[in-house]
Amino acid sequence: MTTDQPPTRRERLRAETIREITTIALAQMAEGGPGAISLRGIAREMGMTARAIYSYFPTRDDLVTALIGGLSESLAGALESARDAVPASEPGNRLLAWGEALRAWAVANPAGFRLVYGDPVPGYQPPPGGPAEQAARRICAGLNQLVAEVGRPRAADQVDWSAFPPGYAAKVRADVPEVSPAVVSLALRVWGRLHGLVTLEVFGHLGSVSADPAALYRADLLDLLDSVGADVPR
Amino acid sequence: MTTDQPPTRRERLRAETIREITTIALAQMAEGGPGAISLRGIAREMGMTARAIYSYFPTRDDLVTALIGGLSESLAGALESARDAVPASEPGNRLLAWGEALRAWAVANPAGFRLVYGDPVPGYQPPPGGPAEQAARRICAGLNQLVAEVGRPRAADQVDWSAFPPGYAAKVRADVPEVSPAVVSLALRVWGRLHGLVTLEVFGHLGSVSADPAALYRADLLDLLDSVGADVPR
DNA sequence: TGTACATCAGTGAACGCGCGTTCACTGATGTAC
DNA sequence: TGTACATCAGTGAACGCGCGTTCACTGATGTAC
Repeated sequence: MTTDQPPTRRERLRAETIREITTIALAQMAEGGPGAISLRGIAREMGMTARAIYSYFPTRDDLVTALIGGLSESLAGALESARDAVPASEPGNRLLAWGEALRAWAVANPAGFRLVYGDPVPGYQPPPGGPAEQAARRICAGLNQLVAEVGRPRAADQVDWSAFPPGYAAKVRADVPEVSPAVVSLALRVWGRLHGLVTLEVFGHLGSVSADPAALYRADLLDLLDSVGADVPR
Repeated sequence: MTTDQPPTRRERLRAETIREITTIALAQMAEGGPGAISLRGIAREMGMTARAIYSYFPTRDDLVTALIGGLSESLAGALESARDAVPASEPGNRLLAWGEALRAWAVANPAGFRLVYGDPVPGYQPPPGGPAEQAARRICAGLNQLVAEVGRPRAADQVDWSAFPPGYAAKVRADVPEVSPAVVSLALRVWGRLHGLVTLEVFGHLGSVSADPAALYRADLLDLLDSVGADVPR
């Protein structure tokens, strides 16, 4: 247990090394897929022995866990602060900002996006209840809240709570009081819609068909807001 | 070069072996990610020597190429025949069928969907002009055609041809005569929308938040058709 | 119908490689008195 | 201020593994005359 003392030199160096390890791991996976994350490769790039990594992460899976956790928190934070930069009186613009922030983060961290939302790392099983799961919950709650404020659910969303796994329904109702099942359904559809073009872009399928993926995505966001009944004064 | 003769016994056996190899490769990647495709593993499962595979695929990359090509063609075929099962007089329903077919294929071939649209195989570079590229073009053309028939582009789609890379614009105009840039823009957005929930589902992110992803997806399709101005008599 | 030859699927051992992980250690950095 | 000790980052060699790929081969299946 560390105390509240300011960090010692050693602690700062240690934190710096951890940061370096995770940065290199992300770069590795950026250019070789999730399977390319390798302790030996990281050590090589840092000019260290492979053995040295084990003072920081007891095993490769722990490194991946830390990676995914940190990325998930980074994404959740980016979405929340983009939303909070828009006054609460403009829920349409808040959702718009949320959507734009998702793409911005994904384009800035394509490897991270793949790691969090794409192919799982081979042979890796995420620990339940970790920071990744908590961040996912924050993102879910944020989106449900936004949709609750902005959206009129459509006819297609007239479902009841049995449309969701009981555990999820319970969590949502705890995080977003008085939310209706129709809103939760719409929020899931919005979630999918936000991910569609972004995923295609991050996985490299948009480069050859659009000259301006950002504009294309924004067009879809505006269309989404329009179809969901939000007024977008911007 | 093979002639038009009926296949000999040897040829049939050979084709059968190739089929077995690709099937096992898909199963491998279903449970271990794209990096898990391994010649040795395939041989092991077939009760053969690893060396024997080399009579069928000169290298691992050739196997992957064949895999992706076959999958892409399978997907394109599935989409086209689902569309063609609906009379041309009901373009809305044709688009609906196309969308449903995409999800059905993805759910039936999750590993295939990941291989075609997800993380690239580490260290693999696809050959240009192969069957995968041709199938991708068929899918693009089919979607553009459907959207041209069904859709009124929205305000957000008012772009000109400079919104697309010249090569893509040329291909689309060759495949779908008289198509407008607004339709191409809308078609890309529709493409993204079709992929959003499907990708989330295939990568395992929908299982814990929806009890019925099929219904959720269908709701989004109906909403999409509605927002695009299609009448859906179904 | 029988024989000689070509084709071809598959064997089995070996190569060099990079991987995660473990072992017993060394030398520098900090701390207590 | 100096000394003795604890902490801790990192070394270097080794392990067993699975991988793609290459080598020289064997034995069965088909084909030509």
